Amino acid sequence: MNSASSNLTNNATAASGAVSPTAGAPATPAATAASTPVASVNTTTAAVSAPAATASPTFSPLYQQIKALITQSLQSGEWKPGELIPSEVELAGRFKVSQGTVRKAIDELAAENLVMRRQGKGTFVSTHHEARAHFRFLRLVPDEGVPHYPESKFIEVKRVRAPADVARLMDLKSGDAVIFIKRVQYFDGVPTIVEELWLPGLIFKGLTAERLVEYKGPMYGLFETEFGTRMIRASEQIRAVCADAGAAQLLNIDLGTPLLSSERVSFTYGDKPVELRRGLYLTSRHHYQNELS
Amino acid sequence: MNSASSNLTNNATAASGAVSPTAGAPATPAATAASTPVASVNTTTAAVSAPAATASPTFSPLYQQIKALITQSLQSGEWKPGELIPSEVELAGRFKVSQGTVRKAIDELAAENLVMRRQGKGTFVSTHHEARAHFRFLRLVPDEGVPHYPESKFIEVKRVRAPADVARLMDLKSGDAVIFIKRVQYFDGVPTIVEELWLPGLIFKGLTAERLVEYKGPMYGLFETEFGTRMIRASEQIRAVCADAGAAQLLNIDLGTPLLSSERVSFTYGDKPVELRRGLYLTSRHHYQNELS
DNA sequence: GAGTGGTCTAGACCACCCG
DNA sequence: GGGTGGTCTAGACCACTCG
Repeated sequence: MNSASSNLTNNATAASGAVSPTAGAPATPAATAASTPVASVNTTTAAVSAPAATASPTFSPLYQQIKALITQSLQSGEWKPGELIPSEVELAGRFKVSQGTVRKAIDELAAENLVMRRQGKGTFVSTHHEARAHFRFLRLVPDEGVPHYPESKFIEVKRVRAPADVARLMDLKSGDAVIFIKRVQYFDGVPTIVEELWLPGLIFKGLTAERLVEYKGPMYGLFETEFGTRMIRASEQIRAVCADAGAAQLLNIDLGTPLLSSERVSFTYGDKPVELRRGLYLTSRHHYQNELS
Repeated sequence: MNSASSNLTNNATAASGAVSPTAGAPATPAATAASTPVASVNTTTAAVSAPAATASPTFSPLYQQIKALITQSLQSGEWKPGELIPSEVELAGRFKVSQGTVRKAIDELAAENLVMRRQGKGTFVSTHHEARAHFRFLRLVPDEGVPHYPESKFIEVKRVRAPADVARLMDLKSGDAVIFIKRVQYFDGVPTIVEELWLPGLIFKGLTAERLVEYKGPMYGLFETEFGTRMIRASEQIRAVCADAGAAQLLNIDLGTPLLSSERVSFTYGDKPVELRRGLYLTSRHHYQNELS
C-alpha cells in the first residue's frame, strides 16, 4: 500500500529519481507519515492512464483532483446541505496534501456556490434553505420595494409520460415517467407567474400535491432535503410572448398581454439535468433583473 | 521616507516590538531592501486613518490594496486595453510585497474580467476587441445556428439635453449634455433589435454618426479605443412589451407583436455609470440566453 | 484559549511561450 | 534558454467564533 487510500496523481515535484527530503522538493506529508520515498508519489501513480512520458498528456493539478474528491463526497451525501465539512487542516491530512492545496480546491467550490466559508466557524455545504440562496434562481423583482418570495398555489400535480421535447431537454427517453407540476405564484396577492415544471419520475418518486402544499419556502429546498437532489446551476432562455387564454385567466389579465417567457433547465452534480421549468411572467410591476459582468 | 513610494498598510506581521528577521515574521522585502526595521511597516503606517489600537477598525488585506493600485493604473491608462502589464515578479518588487500577494490581487482582477492571464506570455488588460468579449454583453442568440454579431444601421445621432429619467439613471444633472443614438441591428439581414443609447456628452465629445458608421465591430470597442472609456459591468432590467408603431415599422413587424424590452446601465471603473441603453428585441427566432449559477 | 478560515511570505518546480 | 504564469509546500501570524 502506498499513498494511503486515495489515488492522486501528483504531476508536480521532481522527476529525477529518488531525492533526499532536504534538497529539491521538500518532504511531502505522505513521505514523512508513511515513510514512503518521495519518488513513489511522483510521475503518474494511478487514476489517469498516462504513458510515462516527461509531460503527462492529461495534466490535472492536484487541487483539481482534491476538488473532484470533495465534490464526490458532497454528491454522495457524506456531507449534507447545511452541514459543516471537515476543516482544511483535516482534509489536508486525509488527502496527504498541504493545506494550501485543499484551500485552493475549496476556493473554487465556494466560487461555484457548492460550499460556503465562514471565518472562524468552518466551511458549510450550501443549501437552498437560506435567504441568500432564495434569489439566486428567482430573478423577477418588484419595480418598487424590496424583493420578497411569492406565494404558490398549485393547479395540478400528476405523473405523466415525458413528451418528446421535454425528454430531449432532460436527457430522458420519450415516454419516461415524469412528474408534472403547474402552479401560479402571487406577489402581495397579485398573480404574477404561471409555471409548469417537469421532474424525472425516478428521482422524485413520492412527490405529491400534499407535500408541495404543506411545504413552505422554495421548492429547491424541498427537493434538496426530501429527495437528496440539489440544483447547482441552470440555463435559461427568455422570450416575449402574448398571453393565451389559459395564462390570461390564471393571471387575471387580458388576452394578448405581453408576457416574459422563460424556459429553464436546471442541473445537479455532474451537469445532470433534473428539472425543466417553463414560466410566464407578468412584467407590468416586476422585471427580470440581470447583472452582466 | 519609509516603505518606499507606496502607502500600504500592512495589518499582518508581528505587533510585538522589533523582531529579529530569523524569528517570528520572516524579513519582508521592504525590510531587506531599504533596511527599515520590520516594526516600521507594521501597525498602521498611513493611508487609512486608524487609531493605533490592537485591531485596525478598517481592516483591508494587503492584496486588496495592491488590487486597488493596479486598478488605478488600469483606469489612468498607464496600461491600455490589449497591452501587457508588468509581470507578477516585477509588480511584487514595485509594491514591496511577495509574488503570492500580487498573484491574489491579479486573480481577483481576472475573475472580474479586468485583465486576462495567459500562461507563458503574461497578463493582459482586457479589451472589447475580442471574440471572447463580444458576447459578454450581447445575450441575444439565435434559436438555431451559431451566435454571430449583428450589423448596425444608425437611424439618428444627436446631441441633446438629458431628460430627467435618463439623468437620474446616469448620475447626471437633468439638462446635462448627452449624446443620443438610435440604431437598428440586423441578423442575417433580418431587423431584430431597435436600440436607443444615451452617453455623457462630456466623455464622448466628438462622437459622430460618421465615426460610428465607419467603425466595424462592437461599439464598446470604439468607446474603449477612441474615448478611453471601458465598460466593466452592466445591470439590466428586462420586460415584455408590445411593439408600438415606431418599433413595428423599424422591425418590419405587426403592431402589438410582443418584444423583449431591456434597460441597461453600463459602468466603467469606480462603478461610474457611462451608458444607458434601451433595447427592444424581437424574439421570434432569437432568445435571451442566461446562465444562473 | 483553542479551533477555524484568511493573509502573507518564501522557495521550488512545472507547463507554456517565444526568440 | 530565459521569462511568464501555474502549482505545491511549509510556516507564521491575523481575524473571527465559541465555549
